[in-house]
Amino acid sequence: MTKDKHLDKAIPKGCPLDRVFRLLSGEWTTHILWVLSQNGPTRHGELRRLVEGISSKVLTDRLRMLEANDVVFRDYEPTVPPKVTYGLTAVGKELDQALRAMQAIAEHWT
Amino acid sequence: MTKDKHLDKAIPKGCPLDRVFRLLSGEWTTHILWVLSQNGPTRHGELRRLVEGISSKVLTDRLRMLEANDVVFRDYEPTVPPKVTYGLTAVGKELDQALRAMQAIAEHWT
DNA sequence: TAAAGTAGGTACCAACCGGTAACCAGGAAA
DNA sequence: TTTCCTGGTTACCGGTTGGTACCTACTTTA
Repeated sequence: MTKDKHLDKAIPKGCPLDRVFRLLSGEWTTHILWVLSQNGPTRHGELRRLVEGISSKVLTDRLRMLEANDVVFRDYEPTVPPKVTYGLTAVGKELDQALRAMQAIAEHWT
Repeated sequence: MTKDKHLDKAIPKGCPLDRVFRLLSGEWTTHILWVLSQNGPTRHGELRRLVEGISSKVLTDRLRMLEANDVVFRDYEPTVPPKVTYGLTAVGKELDQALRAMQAIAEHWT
């Protein structure tokens, strides 16, 4: 039963990995990050076009969540019409790297 | 619009990363993998005890999914009562490594 | 004899989640 | 004048998801 001690330390209630996973695991989320990393800072409308099939509502939800967790930044210019640009933060780029590693595994998998 | 060409190649409809994420993103899934990697091959009953709070039904669902995708193996011994042991496959261990990398990022995050 | 442990299966139910459609402001174009 | 564009918000609706409870069939333990 020494194992349990390890586990107690290793998986506290609010496991950080769990946080990240809950953040990323909503539909479209990784797709959005991918596009942002390929495309650089992108406006809402262009994102909606690049992430084919996503609805405005869900796109906004995802971006808000990612922004709240410091994965993307949001740049709002109060022009008319307003211009809002989203891009990866430093953390976002780190995460993107980790996701690419996972994708590499996924690809040589079958 | 040269960007779109890149994206077309980079994100095919069935993006492998998406597959992995849908597989892992159910509740409890990463927790199960974590316990399996800490504990080595483990029986159903012990898993249910180690993954505190999970129901038998969900545990079985997750293990079936992970088995179907070659992330865990299932060893069934038709004794009475039967003895069923689950453990990480080679792919499962690779995935576990990738998850640890993500956790490292999550930890120094804030 | 009754309870508990083995590894699940099944039915039901509430909560959540994503999609659709309508709507907002203000300005530009037809 | 009506439509479209910007970047959203809101109400509603249906499918999926996870949780609870109860069942199997056999053995061991109290």
